Amino acid sequence: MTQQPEPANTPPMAKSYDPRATEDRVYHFWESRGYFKPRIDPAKQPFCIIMPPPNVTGELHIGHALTDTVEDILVRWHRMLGDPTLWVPGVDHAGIATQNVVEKQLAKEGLTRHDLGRDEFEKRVWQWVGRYRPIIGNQHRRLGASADWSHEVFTLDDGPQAAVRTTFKKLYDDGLVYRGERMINWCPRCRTALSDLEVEHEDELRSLWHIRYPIVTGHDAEGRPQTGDEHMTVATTRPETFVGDVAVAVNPDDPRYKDNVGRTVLLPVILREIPIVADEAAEVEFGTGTLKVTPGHDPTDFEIAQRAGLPILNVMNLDATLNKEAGPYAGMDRYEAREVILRDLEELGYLAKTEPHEMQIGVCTRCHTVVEPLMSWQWFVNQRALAQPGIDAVKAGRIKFVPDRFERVYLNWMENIRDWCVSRQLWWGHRIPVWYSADDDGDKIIVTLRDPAAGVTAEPRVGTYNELRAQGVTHDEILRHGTWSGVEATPIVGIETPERSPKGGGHLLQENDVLDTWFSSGLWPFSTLGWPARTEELTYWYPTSVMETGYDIIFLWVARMIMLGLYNMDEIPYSVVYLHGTVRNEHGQRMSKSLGTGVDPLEVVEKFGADALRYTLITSSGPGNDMRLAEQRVEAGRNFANKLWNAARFVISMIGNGTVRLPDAMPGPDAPLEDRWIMSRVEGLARGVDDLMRRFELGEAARQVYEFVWGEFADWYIEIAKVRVRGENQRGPSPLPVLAYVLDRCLRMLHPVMPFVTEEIWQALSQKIDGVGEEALIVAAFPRGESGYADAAAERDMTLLIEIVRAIRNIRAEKKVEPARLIEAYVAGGADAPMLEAGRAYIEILARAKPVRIIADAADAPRDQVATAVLEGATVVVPLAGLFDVAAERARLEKQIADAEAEAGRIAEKLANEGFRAKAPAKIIATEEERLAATRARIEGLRAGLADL
RNA sequence: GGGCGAUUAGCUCAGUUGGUUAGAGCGUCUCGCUUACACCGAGAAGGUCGCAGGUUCGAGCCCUGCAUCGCCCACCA
Repeated sequence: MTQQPEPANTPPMAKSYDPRATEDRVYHFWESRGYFKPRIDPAKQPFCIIMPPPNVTGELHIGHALTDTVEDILVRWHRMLGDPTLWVPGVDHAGIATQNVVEKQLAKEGLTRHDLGRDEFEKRVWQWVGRYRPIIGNQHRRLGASADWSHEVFTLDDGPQAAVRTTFKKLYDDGLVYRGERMINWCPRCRTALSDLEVEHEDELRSLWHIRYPIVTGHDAEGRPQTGDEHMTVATTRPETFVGDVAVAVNPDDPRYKDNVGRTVLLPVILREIPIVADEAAEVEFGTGTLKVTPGHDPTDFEIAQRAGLPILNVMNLDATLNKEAGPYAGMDRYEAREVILRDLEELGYLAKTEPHEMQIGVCTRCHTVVEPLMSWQWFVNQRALAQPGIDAVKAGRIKFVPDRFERVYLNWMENIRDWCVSRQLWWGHRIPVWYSADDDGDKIIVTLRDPAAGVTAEPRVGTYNELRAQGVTHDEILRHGTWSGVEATPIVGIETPERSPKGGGHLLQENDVLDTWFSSGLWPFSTLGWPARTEELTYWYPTSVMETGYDIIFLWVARMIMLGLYNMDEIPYSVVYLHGTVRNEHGQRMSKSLGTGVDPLEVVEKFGADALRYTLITSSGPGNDMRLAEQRVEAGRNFANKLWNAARFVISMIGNGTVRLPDAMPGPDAPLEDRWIMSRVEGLARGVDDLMRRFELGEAARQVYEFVWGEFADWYIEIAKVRVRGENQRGPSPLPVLAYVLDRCLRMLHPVMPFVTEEIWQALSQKIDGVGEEALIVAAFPRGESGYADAAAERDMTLLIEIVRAIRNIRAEKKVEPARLIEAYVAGGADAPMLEAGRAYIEILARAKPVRIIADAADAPRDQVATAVLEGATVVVPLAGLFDVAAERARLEKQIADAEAEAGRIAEKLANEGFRAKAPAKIIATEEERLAATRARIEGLRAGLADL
């Protein structure tokens, strides 16, 4: 690199803040100086966040912008607190999701992945990864994420690969991962098994069809079943599965059917005779009270079949067409078969009734195809054993959820957890580290071989490994064009790819399936830090500090990390789980690319700046709550950045070519009121912000700084400082040190939320300040409000001064005094008169009143043609000769009196309440008494004003 | 069928140990180009805090019930 990035936008600063001219430059400044890399100090408590790795499927959406914002705020805050801080960025290969996008891309070329073959297809996906990884990285940077990019990890990097294999082997050796034939969720479009969590439930209005199954009354000589008029009527939402029925079940307590248990019925059309069984699962109330039992395609039915010792019939192919078991319906798609079967049944008189029925159907999260429950050999992870430590850790408070209500959601799921189907029939992902020995188990390995020359539509050859070899197929051809399953074969599980089987055979076939993408995600808190190697890094950073992610993936991800973290590391992965909500668009719709309801975070950044977006995201809702992102709010964030910029521009231009020394102590009692006030306020703010940040109330913290910067510092302190700097009769100290000090504090407190504009300003400001030890705001100390600067009297006095100015302004506006015209005013301040006298010049300038006369007693003020405002602690009298309207003033005062009397009445009532006097804390009672006195004094003052009219 | 969240100004939302007259941004109205900022300044209007009970000296906040909306979990065909 030849040129050093220039951070400072030296004066004169531009008239308005321009994020586009700033952000990239400032980011380069940080990154090139290595501020994102932690400085490890064994003596210090580290802070570490592992970033939830976005999917490589595409570009970042607004949800990622929220993740980045929250995490970057925490990270920058801790870095400024001096904690060694590491934020690990990463990217997720996102198995099924990425495979789908690449397949879609292939489809545009008229290709399927089978046309390419596994190796070629994987190459295509890697090309995709190569394209999107850098884009994603740059998007994080645009948002200001101060992650350690030298540490970026991809889930398919060697480290995480080793972690996956090591974990799988450990689980296998411990008997916690097993292969079994179970009922799983099958997506016929993705052609893979799914976990329960990858199935969404959608409402659908379907029909409940009542089908008559004739009861078998006897058998003829050849053993053929005979039927009469008797029948059992079953109700179903999936008539196409009737071909897979193996029984009819009724509730054992259902008097209607009691006597039929033990008899048989004859399935129409396919004429299979099946028994009537009794099972609790059949609800008397539902439908006809008679349940058709289809154990191959329904989890409940499967259990009934298990209990009754019934066979399990699989009637469907993996593409959701009916198989040969379906007789005349074989080969039809499940929905086509439904139509045909219903028609047949109706024609044959077996369809008794059709009624509308609302139900929930399971669809694939990825493609929204209706999933098919079916029996299949898959790999499962036993969850109960893993879950218990995860439950204990949370119950013991070693892991805390923010907001804590999610703790119950987590526990409820963990306590009812079921085994996790982890194998996926995909090509993109971590291939399961299991091999089968063709030398040892050649008869047990069923191979499906595709002839690449014949095209994908051609029927594949199927046979055992040994059979195909006997037909002259080579091992290499099987490896390249075949898929296989070895449900009877002995698995060889390894971390390293084995060369030979334990018996010495060299013909090994690795399991075709890959692992659920969340398997590797579950290892993320330690696989990113080097595990399974026991690196120094791992020891230092693990357990990490905070896991920040969306509440929608508590089960998919958070729970798995906790379980696998405890399992592998024997320690929790993090002590805090901070969960954010879903970002919706301004109409409350979920953001979705396909629906076109999304908001591109980079477009927002382009238009308003990253700081504006970050401020908006963090203040638009509380922790754990969903938010609607409205452009108007981002605009407000942009305006705030500009406000800050201009306040800084003023301070810096006032300092001019010189420099200032910051005050190193609270101003003494002789210092100007406003100095004592603002110093006290900014320290109070820092204490509040520190407290809020510790409680993860990041949005509230940001909001408070906003209020302070705009409503106190800019509106009042700077305005007064102008008077001091420019006024002719200035005598006291220069306000510049205080201006610089307060601005500096604000920049520090705001930096985690709005890093760009604050750094840009701070670089310019710090040049104007003597003895700044810090080189960049990103590594400057965050205020904790520990200076002890506090001046309650100054805060009270200044509040009064502000109220007086407001009262005069109010009168001016109400009486429509021309803006340019100065008016005279009397301020009766009693004991505060000397203090007000000191502030007289400010009142004059800020209220455009001249002369302002500070008097002790309101009685000394003019009474003719005056507007009166009675405040707590002062009375303002404004002579309005020429503008005066007696009736209007009377109305004004009467309304104020009425309001004040109502209030006094309320307080008096409260104080008269014996219960209140007896039970309320003395402090509260005293406050109320003071209020009552003050309100009564106001009323008196107002009445006096009224009397004078 | 369980569970959770939301319901506060026209709109979008804050309001964390129950305690002054419930706040902000945007929008609205009236003024204003006052040399930091019109991405601004000054002033103002606007809320029975979803409904009904209860606890309490005191409830937007705690309890109970209900309503509407949203979400999560769940094998009733």
